[in-house]
Amino acid sequence: MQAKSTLCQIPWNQLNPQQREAVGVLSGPLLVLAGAGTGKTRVVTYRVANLIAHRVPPRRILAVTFTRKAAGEMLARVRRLLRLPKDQGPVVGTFHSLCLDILRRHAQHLGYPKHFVVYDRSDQLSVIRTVLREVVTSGPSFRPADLAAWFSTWKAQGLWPQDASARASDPRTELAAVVYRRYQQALRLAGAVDFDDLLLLVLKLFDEHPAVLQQERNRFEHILIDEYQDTNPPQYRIIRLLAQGHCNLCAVGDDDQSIYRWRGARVEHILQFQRDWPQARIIRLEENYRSTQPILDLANRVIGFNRHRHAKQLRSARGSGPRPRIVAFADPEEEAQAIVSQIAAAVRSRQARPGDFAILFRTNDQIRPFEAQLRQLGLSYTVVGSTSFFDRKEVRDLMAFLQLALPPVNDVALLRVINVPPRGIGTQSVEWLLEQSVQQNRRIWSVMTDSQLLAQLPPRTQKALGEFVRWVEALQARARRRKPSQVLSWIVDTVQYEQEIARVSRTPEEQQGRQMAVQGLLETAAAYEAQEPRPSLRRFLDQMAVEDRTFAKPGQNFSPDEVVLITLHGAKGLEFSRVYLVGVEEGLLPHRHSIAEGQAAVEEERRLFYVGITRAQDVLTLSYCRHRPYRGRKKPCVPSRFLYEAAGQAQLAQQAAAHATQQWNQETPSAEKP
DNA sequence: ATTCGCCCTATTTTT
DNA sequence: TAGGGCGAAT
Ligand SMILES: Nc1ncnc2c1ncn2[C@@H]1O[C@H](COP(=O)(O)OP(=O)(O)OP(=O)(O)O)[C@@H](O)[C@H]1O
Repeated sequence: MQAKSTLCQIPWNQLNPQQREAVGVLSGPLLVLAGAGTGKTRVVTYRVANLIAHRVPPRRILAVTFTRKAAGEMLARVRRLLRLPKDQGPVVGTFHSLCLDILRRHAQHLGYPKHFVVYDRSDQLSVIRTVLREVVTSGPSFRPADLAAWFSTWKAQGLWPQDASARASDPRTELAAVVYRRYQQALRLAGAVDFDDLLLLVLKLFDEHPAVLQQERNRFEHILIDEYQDTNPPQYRIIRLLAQGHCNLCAVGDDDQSIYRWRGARVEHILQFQRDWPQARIIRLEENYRSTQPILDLANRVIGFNRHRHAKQLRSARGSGPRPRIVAFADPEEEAQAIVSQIAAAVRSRQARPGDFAILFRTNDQIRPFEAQLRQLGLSYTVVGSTSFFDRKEVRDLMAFLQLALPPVNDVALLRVINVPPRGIGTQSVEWLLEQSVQQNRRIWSVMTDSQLLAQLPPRTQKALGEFVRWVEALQARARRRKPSQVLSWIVDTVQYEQEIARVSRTPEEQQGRQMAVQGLLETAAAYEAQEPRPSLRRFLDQMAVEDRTFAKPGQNFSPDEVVLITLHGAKGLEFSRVYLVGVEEGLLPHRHSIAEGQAAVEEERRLFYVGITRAQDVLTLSYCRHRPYRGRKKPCVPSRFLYEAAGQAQLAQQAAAHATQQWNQETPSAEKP
C-alpha cells in the first residue's frame, strides 16, 4: 500500500470496520446491502478514492449515481479527499448522462445524426399530439400524457414498438402500440431521441455492434453504482454488459428504499446480485450515523410491516434524542401556518438556521400553502426539483431559439418559435408546412428551405418564411465558437424579444416578471460557463436536457439560509437536521392510487414513508390534516395507517387500511396500464 | 392575430 | 377550485 507522494492515502479513520472492508476490496463483484444512513454512499466515495490511491487512473473508474446532484457531490468529495485538481477525477454521472455520452460518440452506427437532439417531456407531448392527429381512433381518444406514460412503461421494460405490439392483448393496447410506432418514426425523422431512448439505444448499439460494446467495456476498469435498488431492466442490462469483462462491479443500495417501481425499477436486481455474480462479496452495514435512536426506532417499527424484505434493524451511532412528534391540523393552510411559524420562531431565537429545516411531502401540490406562508413570514426557501422556471414561456422560447442555432434543426423548437414574435407565419402557413412534411416524410426545415415547394404559397408568406430562414442561418453562423450566453444575447437583441415582452405584457409587474425570466436564463448560461472548462452551446443544451439545470457549484450543499421544500422521492439520499413530513393521511401517503392498486404498491408507499423518516438527523415531526381539498372540495381525511404503525397500533392501522381500501377502490377508476 | 369565455378535468412520485 | 385547452368572435 505504498502511495506515491503525490497521491494521498484516504482517511481510513472516517470509516467503520465494515466500511473499511468494503473500501479495501479492490477487485471483483461487491455488494453493500444496508439500511438508511449507514454510510453506503460514503463507501462508494471512499472506494473510488481508494482505487485512485492504488494507481487506478481516475478516468478508468465509473461511478453511477441516481441524480445529477449526487454525482456532482460525489465527484467533489473524491477530489477533496485526494486533493485532485479540477481537471482530474473519475467519471461520475447518472445513467442518462452516461448513455448520452456513449450515444454522442456512436450515434451514426444507429443511423442517427451525430448531433441528435434530446426531446424533453413537453417536446415529447407535442410529437405525440402531432402523431395522434394522423391516427384514426375510434372509441375514447387517447390523451397525450397517458400515451407518454405507456411508452415510458414499455421502454422501461426494454420494449420497442414491435415488442409492444406483439404483446398487446386488447385492441386499445394494440392501437397504443401503433401510435408508439408512429411516435418513434417521428422522433427518428426529427433526428431526436427521448429520455428513455437514451438507455434503449445504448442497448441496441451494444447488441448490434459488438465492437462498440467492447470499446465501451474497455473504457472502464471499475464500475460503482449507488442506489442499485432502483435500477430498471435496461439500466441493469447496461451495467451488466459493461462490467462483464472485468467483473469489478460494486453495487450499493437498500431494498427498503426502493421507491421507483412505478417507473419500472426492479428491486430484484439488488436481491439477485449474488446469483448474477457468484463470486460476489456481500457486506452489510449496521450502524446508522445520521439519526438519533428514537427516529430509527420509529423507522424500524414502520418498515417492519412490509412483508417482502430483508430484515434489518437500524442502530444509531448517535444515541438518544427527542422523540418524533405526530401532530394533527385542521387543513393544509393551518398545517403550513403552524409549521412555518415554528420554523420562524426557531430561526428568530437563533436555535436553528432556515437550512436546518426540510419540509417533505408526497405530492407537488402540497407545496403551495407552505410557499405562501414562507413568503409571508419572510423566510427564504428553495424548492428542490422544481422545474417551474424552465417551464416558463420565455425560457422555453429562448431555449427553442438556442436549439435552432445548432443543426440539425429541431422541428419542435422550430414550430415553437416560428412565429415568435409574430412575423407573419400564422396557423395557415404552419399547417401547410406540417402537411408537406408528413406527406413527403421530410423535416419541416427541409420543406421551409425548398424554394420549389414554397412557390405554391402566397408571396407574403414566402417572404416571411424566407426571412426567418435567413435569420436562422445567420444565427447558426453566429453561434459557431461562441458561448451560450453570447448566442442568447444575440437572439434576444435580434428578435427584439424585450419589445415582444413589453407588447404582450398587460401590467408592469407582468413585464418585469417576464424580463426576470430572460435574465434568469442568461444567468443560468453564465453559471454553466463558469462551471465548464470548455463551454460550448452543444454541451450546454445537452446538460440542460439530461442534467441538473441549476449549475450550482458542486459539493456545495443547500444554502444554510433557505428552508428546503422537497418531495419524498426527491429526498432520497439527502439528510436534514429537522424534518417535517407533512400530509401523512390515508389517500395521500399511502396515495389513493397505490391503495387502489394493491399491496405491492402500498408497500412501496411504506418504503417512501421510511425514506422520509430516515432523512431526519435530530428532530422529526409527522403531521396530518383532518380536511384536505380534493378536486375543489374540502374532504375529510383520516390519519395514515403508517402513523398507527409508527405508534405500534397494528389494530388501528388495519382498520384505517381496510376503510381506505374500500373507499379508494370505489372512487378511483382503475388507470389504464399496458 | 388575439382575446374572450366556456368546458372540462384533475400529476403521485421523475431520470 | 382553478387552470388549461379549444372554439368562436373580433
Ligand atoms: N463511519 C462513519 N462515521 C461517521 N459518520 C459517518 C460514517 N459513515 C457515514 N457517515 C455519515 O452518516 C451519514 C449517512 O451516510 P451516507 O449518506 O453515506 O449513508 P447512506 O447509507 O448512503 O444513506 P441513505 O441510504 O439514507 O442514502 C452522512 O452524514 C455521513 O457523512
